[in-house]
Parts: sequence; C-alpha cells; structure tokens
Amino acid sequence: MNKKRITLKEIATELGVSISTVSKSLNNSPEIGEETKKKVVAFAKAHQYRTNTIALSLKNRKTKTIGVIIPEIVHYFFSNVINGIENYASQQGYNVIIAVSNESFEKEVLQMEAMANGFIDGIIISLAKETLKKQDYYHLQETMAMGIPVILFDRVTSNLSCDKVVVDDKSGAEAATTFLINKGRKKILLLSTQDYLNVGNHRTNGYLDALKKNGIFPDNRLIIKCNDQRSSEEEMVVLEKQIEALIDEGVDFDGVFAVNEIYLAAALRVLRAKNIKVPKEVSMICFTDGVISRYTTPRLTTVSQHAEEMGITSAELLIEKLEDESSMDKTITKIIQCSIVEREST
Amino acid sequence: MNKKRITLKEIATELGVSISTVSKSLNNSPEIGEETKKKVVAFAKAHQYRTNTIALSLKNRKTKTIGVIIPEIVHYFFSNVINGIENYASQQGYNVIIAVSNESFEKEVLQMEAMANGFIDGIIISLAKETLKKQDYYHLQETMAMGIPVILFDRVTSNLSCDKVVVDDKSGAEAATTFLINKGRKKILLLSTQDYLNVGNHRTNGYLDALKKNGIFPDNRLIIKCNDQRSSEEEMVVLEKQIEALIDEGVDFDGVFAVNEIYLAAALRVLRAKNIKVPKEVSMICFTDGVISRYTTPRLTTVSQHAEEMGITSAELLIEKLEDESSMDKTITKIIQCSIVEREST
DNA sequence: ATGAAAGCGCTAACAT
DNA sequence: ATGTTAGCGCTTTCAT
Repeated sequence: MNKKRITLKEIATELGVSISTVSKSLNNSPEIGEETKKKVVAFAKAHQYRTNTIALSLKNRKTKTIGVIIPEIVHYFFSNVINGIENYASQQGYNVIIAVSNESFEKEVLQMEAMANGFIDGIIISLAKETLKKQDYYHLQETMAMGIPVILFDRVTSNLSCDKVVVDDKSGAEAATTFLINKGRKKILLLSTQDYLNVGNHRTNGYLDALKKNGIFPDNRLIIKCNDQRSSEEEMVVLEKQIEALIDEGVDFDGVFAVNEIYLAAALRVLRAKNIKVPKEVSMICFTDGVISRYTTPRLTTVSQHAEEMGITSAELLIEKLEDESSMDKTITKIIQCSIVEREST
Repeated sequence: MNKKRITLKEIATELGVSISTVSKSLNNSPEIGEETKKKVVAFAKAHQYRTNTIALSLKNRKTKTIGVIIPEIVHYFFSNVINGIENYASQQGYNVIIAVSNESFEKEVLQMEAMANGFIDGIIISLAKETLKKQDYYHLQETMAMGIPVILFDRVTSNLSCDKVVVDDKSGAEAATTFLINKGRKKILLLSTQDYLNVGNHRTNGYLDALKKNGIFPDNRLIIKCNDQRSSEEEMVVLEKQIEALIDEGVDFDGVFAVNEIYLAAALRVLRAKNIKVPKEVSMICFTDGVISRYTTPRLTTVSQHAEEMGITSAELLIEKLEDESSMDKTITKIIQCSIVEREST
C-alpha cells in the first residue's frame, strides 16, 4: 500500500536512460527512436505512471482549473449554472473548483483570495448579497489587477469592468407580466425583493413597464418587496402573513407575479388556505424554473433563466480569455434571454 | 494591468539580499535579524507578495485541497453535504474541488483520474448509480493504491475497504413506517427504487421490518419499485400512472411512505386529483428533507438524513487521515442517525 | 545573521 | 537519437 506514484526520474534510472528521453518518449516526441519509445511507454504503463499535474502547473504557469464562487449552493439556479460550467470546462480540459460565499462579504473575500493565491487560472463569480449592499469590490479589482480574468454572472455590478453574463431580467419580467395581462388579468400582485438586489430591481421595472404599456395604473398596495430575513423559512412566514393581510383588507387581485419560486409557492399556500382557485380566479407566474414549480399543485408557470446556458456562456467567455491573450483587453456582456415555461398555474 | 505577481527572487534582487533570507523573513524565522526582517516584510507587503501555492505544493507533496465527487449537483441532499464538507474543510485550511459524475460510470472514472492525477490530497465520493449497477470499483481501488485516501458517503459499497459515512437507512425507514402505524395506519403504500441501489433496498427492508414487528402482513400490491427513467420528469409520469391505476383497481391504502421527496410529491398530486384528503384519509411521509417538502400543500413530513452532518463527518474522517499518517490503516464506518421532521402530511 | 545549493517533477532549448 | 542543463517558486540544510 501507499505505493507513491512513480516519477520520470525513477523510470529513467530503472531503464538506464536519461530523464528527458523518458519525458520525450511519453510525449511521443519524434526526436526519440521507436525502439526506446516503445520500451519507455510500456514500462510507464506497467507501473501506472501518471504525470504530476502540480509540477506541470509550476512549469507552465497555468493550472487548467477555473474557480467558481457562488452565494449559495443549495439553490436550483446556481447548481444548474455550475452544471453548465462544469460541462463546458471539462470538455475543454479544465477542472472546476467551487467555493461558496454564503451571501457573506467577508467569506467572499476570503474565498477569492484563496483562489487568487494559487490554484486557478480564472474566476467566475456571482456576487453575495452583502457585497452588493456594501458596494465594495476591492477584492475583485485586486485579483483582476493580478492578471487573473474574472467573469461576473447574474449578480453583477456596473462598477466593475469585466466580462459579464446576465439574464435579461427586465424584459423577462415584462414578458411574464404581459403574459398574465393577456390572460385577462389586470390586478397583478408583485412579489419582489429589496431594491439593492439589481435582479429584483430590474424585475420590478419590467413589471411596471408591462402595466404601463397596457394602460394599467400600478397600485402600490399590490407591490410587496420582501425584507431579507435570517432564513428563507422566516421569510416565507412573514410573506405569507403579508399576503393574508392584503386579502383580509379586501385588496383584490387576479394575478400574481413573483420574482422567484418560493415567493410564489408562499402565495399559493395562502390562496389555497383562503380557498381561492388557481388558475381559475387567480393566475400565477414566477421567475426561476426550479424544482418546486414542478411539484406543487397546480404546477407553476415560470420564467426560465436558462441557468445551464448561463454557465456554459460564462465558461466560454473565461476560457477564451485564458487561451487567447489578445482577448484580455475587450470586455463584453452577454445577455441571456428568458423564456416562459407554461404549466398549470395560468 | 497584468501585474504578474512578484516572487521571492525578485524581492531578493530588489533588496540586495539572498532568496533564502527573504523566505525566512517572510516565515518569521528567528534566524534572521529584526532589521532585515522588517525591511523584507514591508517590501513584500507593499508589493502585494503572495506565496505561490503551486510551488509550495510541489515542495510539500500536498495540496491542501480535497476532491468531492457527487452523482448530481442539482440535488438538495448532495448540495447540503457539500455545504458541510466545505464548511469544515475551509475551517481546517483546506480547499474543496467538486466534480459531478452525472450518475455515469465513465464520467466518474474520468473525474476520479483527473483528481488523482494531481490536485487533491484525498477524495470524498458518493457513487454513481451506474457504478453501483456495474459493481466495478477498479478506479477507486487504483487511487487508494496510490496512497490517496478515499471516503465513501451515502452511496457506498461493501466491496471497498475504506472509511464510510452512511445514513442508517433501514432504521430510518422503520421509524418512518412505525410513525405511520402509530397514527393508526395499517395499509401503507411503499414507493421505493430498484434494489441495486442499496439505499432503496435498505429502506424497503426497514419498511418490511416495521410491518412485521407490528403484526401487519405485507401486501405486495402496495409495494412499488420505480424503474429508472431517462429523466426524473418521465419517472414522475410513470409513477403517477401506477398509483392512479392502483386506486382505480380498488387497492386501498391509508398511508404512503416514499424513499424520496419527489415520489411522495407525485403521490400527493394523484391523491389530490382523486380528491382524497391528506392527512385525513391518507398520511404521508418520505425520506429527504428537502425543498419540495416545505412548499407543497400540505407540507410533507420527512425523514431528515442530516446531509450537512454527513458532509462534516466525511471531511473530518478524511482530514484526520491526511494529517495523521498512523490513521491510514484502520478503516471506520460512521452511521448518521435519521430523524423525523413532522409537518402537515401526517 | 546571512547565503549557497539542492531538490520537489517536469519540459525544452541546447548540446552531443 | 539521446543527454545535459536550466528553470518554474519555494523551503531547508548546511555552510560561512
């Protein structure tokens, strides 16, 4: 046991040739005679030679691995993005390291530094809520200054000049709202987030635009911007109470548009408790085409953000920067279009 | 831009001292005079010196990173396990690399080799369905033979001698079934998987044991072992049909125990379509305390497998092996107890 | 107190 | 066709 892997040097002494002969043989260099080549390759195979990636990295000054930092991993959207990144990257011969910031600024900085310090050629990141709130991007600037390319996705900021991959949140929200309007709904409840999350902000604007374009005057009582709670469980409880109160106050609505699945699931629970029929009396739609939408009754109509595609695109952008020096200068922003997945709630 | 990080060598020439003096100063060696030390440290700081992890790894023959291979990432249980691993590992100064096998044997082998080839000190893995079916563990044996410690979690096999972290599936299933029996249920529908998945197998046994201990004779018509379909969507459709058929045939049941959330969610949909009241007429419980359970109506009572704890335990086991040579010989299996989280479906 | 040199495993330019 | 050597960035033993 503990058979510590064999090195070029060992093969060389064992075979009575030089290290470079071994190296060249293994890399199938034309410099080496067929005879020797065969001999070396056979020996290497027999002894399960595996080239030491670390040594290679040190030599080449590149690690062929890319780092991904996401705010949360237990999250349908993000894990799908990772899926996309993983698929494309591995197909291009890159490894993927994943780190989680847990929505914390401090942890994000730590993770970023750990990565920048060593093992990665480039970083793909979606910013933590706290970072967005603080608007402190020093750690990102620093690693970019070190010549490490950074790609931002989904949770981005205009304060950083680098490649970005975003969803067209505004037009997605507009489409969703319009979708409800076209079903004859006029009093549409919006469940959104606080404005510092650009995502929530854009979606709210899309909602407002759709109303305006259809000549519907927005009703402030129909716009709920959820407060961040410590846990999403608590957030649910608070939100459910708010919706309940709304109904009890007699504020009427015939549609609901939520900026994510769980808000809509919360609304659905309330409606069912109040015995309001979906989609008969109220139509419902939300962002995030995740697991929940598929397993509620009725199943939820959603706006898909094409998470996997976002992942692939981010990886493409990064690897391009990595392989082609000249691409380092220009910075581009890719916009992924949303699409509506209709299910039973509309 | 592209400020390529500074090296010891550069600092040395810049300051007119030797490389080793710089190295020692930065590592606060007592060998170096206070004066020089200060000077070097100051200079390093000013130029944002960061030690090159790769070089260190090459020297130390350890990378301080651990690899994790999971069958799926878009999965509540696995992402929670990762969360646990990540938390413990980073706290111990380790990085975590994640790879996904996508339930494919081939991909698992590839990922394993990529990892074993270089960047990781040890591996934590949950086996792909295909691997379990094939029962081919050569790749694992090989990396263990290379002296790389491997920890198996959740999807394990008795054919491999290494540390393992498993859930007590059988007693969890027994507890769940007993839970329903104690609510006065006697005709309990079991929704399980094919037997080659040890997880499904154990849970089925737990179910049978609970029945036996309570003097209930198992009814084969009440045991459904779902076939793997290409996608979980398809699996749902098939399963829903099966349950529907059961009811239409007049096979009666007053409880449902499913080995995972989505099976139970499927059952719930059918029951609601048939206008059967939950939990009034039928009580329901399942394994996997995930997102879905929290957002259906009624919310589902579940058996929690303490995913995060499993992650932490796996990481502990691995890091222990990594830091303490002498622990390499013994192999231990940790069993994580399940617990029931009661919600509205019982 | 400081420095020279070897070595971690590999590649590649440059001999031979 | 094969070998020698330098070097990637760092630590550490052994001089000085």
